[in-house]
Amino acid sequence: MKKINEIEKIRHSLSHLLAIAVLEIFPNAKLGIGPIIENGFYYDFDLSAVAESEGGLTPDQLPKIEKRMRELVKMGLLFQKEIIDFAKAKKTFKNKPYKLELIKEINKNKQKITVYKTFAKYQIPNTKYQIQFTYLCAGPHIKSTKEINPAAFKLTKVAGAYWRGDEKNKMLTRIYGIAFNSEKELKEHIEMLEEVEKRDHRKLGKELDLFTFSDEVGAGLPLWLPKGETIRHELEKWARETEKKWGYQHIATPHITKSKLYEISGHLPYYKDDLYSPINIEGEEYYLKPMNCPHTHMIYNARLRSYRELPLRLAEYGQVYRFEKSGTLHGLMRVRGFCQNDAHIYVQPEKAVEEFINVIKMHEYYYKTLGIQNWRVVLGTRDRKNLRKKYHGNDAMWDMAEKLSKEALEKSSIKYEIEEGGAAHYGPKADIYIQSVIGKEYAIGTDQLDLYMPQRFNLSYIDKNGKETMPYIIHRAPLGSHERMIGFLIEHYAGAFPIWLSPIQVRIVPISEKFNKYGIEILEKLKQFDIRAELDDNNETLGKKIREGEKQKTPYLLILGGREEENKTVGVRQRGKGDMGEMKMVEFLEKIKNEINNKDLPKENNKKL
RNA sequence: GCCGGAGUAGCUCAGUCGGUAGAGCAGUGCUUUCGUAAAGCAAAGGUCGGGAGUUCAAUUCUCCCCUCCGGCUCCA
Repeated sequence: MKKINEIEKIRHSLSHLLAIAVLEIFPNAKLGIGPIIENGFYYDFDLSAVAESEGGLTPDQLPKIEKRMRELVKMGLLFQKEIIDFAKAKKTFKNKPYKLELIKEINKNKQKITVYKTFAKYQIPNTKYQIQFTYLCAGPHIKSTKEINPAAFKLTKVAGAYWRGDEKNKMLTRIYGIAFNSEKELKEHIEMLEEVEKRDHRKLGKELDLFTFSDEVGAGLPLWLPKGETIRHELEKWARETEKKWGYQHIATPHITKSKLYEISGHLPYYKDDLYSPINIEGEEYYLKPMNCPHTHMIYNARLRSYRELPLRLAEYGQVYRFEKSGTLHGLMRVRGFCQNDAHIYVQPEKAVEEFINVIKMHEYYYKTLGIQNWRVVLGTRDRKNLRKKYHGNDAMWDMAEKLSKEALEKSSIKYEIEEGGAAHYGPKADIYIQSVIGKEYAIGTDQLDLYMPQRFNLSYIDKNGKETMPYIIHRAPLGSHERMIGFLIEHYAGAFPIWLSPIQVRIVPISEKFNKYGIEILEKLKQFDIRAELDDNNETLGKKIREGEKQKTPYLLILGGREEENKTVGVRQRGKGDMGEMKMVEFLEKIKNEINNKDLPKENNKKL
């Protein structure tokens, strides 16, 4: 069992004070649970018995509750542990339905029932009351609320949460709080959250004109603006080049398919809820594709395959559509229409491990180039204790798939964790999580070794001995989707992209309109060298133009005035670094071309906060 | 999908306890012609997210819908 440290005890105890404060306002509220979480705590309340006239719980009541909690802290409430038997517990919590449910479960599991009494040692001044509450709680707690720094915690939000995390259960009202040892730490944490907010890809996407959404087009369907499309294009170009070098071939498949394809794959009817409703044409149902695999399998099956072609690596930047629940949509990170960096590798069983290792190596290369230092792999396996109908295929197939996946991960000497029950319905999957410099983590792609779909699609190849054999399939998407990857990179770089990905690489800034002509000359030169440049010929002061250029996070501003025109030079100003002085145009071109070709990472914004 | 909050000019936001709205920035025009993060002036810009209802009158009140935000659940 994980050791509970002091601050966690404090956080946990604060959750109890939160419960006391809420019960004072709403005596009819029923308590759910109140555990600690990263940086803080929460408590769940069922407010359904609270009279309408009391108005329910709204976020604007948080300061009031927080104030009461501080008063409770200062009273020096004590926590006292007690172990009680089932009968007594049932009696104590007879009007507390959620606690009663937990007690029955604890009893069933033959565990000890512990309660904590929170009480004031003395009469509360100016009242005739003495506070005393008894909670069902595993603990541990601090001894007295005197240990809590009243200035180092804060209630942060009100949210709905299902009882025991199951959407079939009733929804309770959850209050979240954060708590630290000192006011300074609390302040730092809040500042960190503000920095996270500044880097939010939705905010930067608007400021930098990268993408937008439209009510008329629909939720979760991003529209890429010219600058965002440039990033997309550059990323894709690089991925395609890389794939070519690594022996991949590219294919293209339609966005729709007859339902027959998903009957074969087994996705219908199990995943129908996640598909856009079918289009009915001439009595035939067509679906928008939610994944590219079945289409690719059709390409594999287009003719007889020989072992000489294998591993056959078919890659596609494939657009897919999934009808994600409305409440789950989030900027570019969770959308309904997106373009996957997909590929399916058809491989001889004996070469599957080697091929899987190559795929992992490709991940390493990609993340290194993008400056993503922290990433991890989680291998989702079948939950052996809970083999419901969720999984296709037989035990032998699963054992083999899991064994080979583990073998490949171990041979790549990559750190990975195993998550039992995390498998796809047709096989184990290695999910890749990447972490940005500010610590936000996203699932970016999955690599899967699939022994099941070859059966369903009746895939085969003729082996060395002229015998028909079934290949294995590796599904892989190291860059995930354009949408999620670019959303991630916006936050990772805080909008200051490496120059090779920057929508505008150079902005030409004449110091007055007199030098616009020289600006055009420089612009033409840059365009000849395939550099994405623009001319700021606005009638504005130099200071204003520089401000604009910096705000747009353009890697280089070229300042042009009389000096430069006369010397045939450019005044170089580098993003985040300021004035670098005059340079000959050839010198600048060489410098920038190098940085682009080397895919240099930005140095100025790549710091952890 | 569920719980809660929100939607006013391109952006950020103010305002109307029911009498059809305002600022800053951006954009446009003019003046200025500038040396490394915000020059000045002027005009313009809105079915107050959409629909229905109540009312003499709705951006404001009620209901439904859409979208966004924070969570929960989900994520082949």
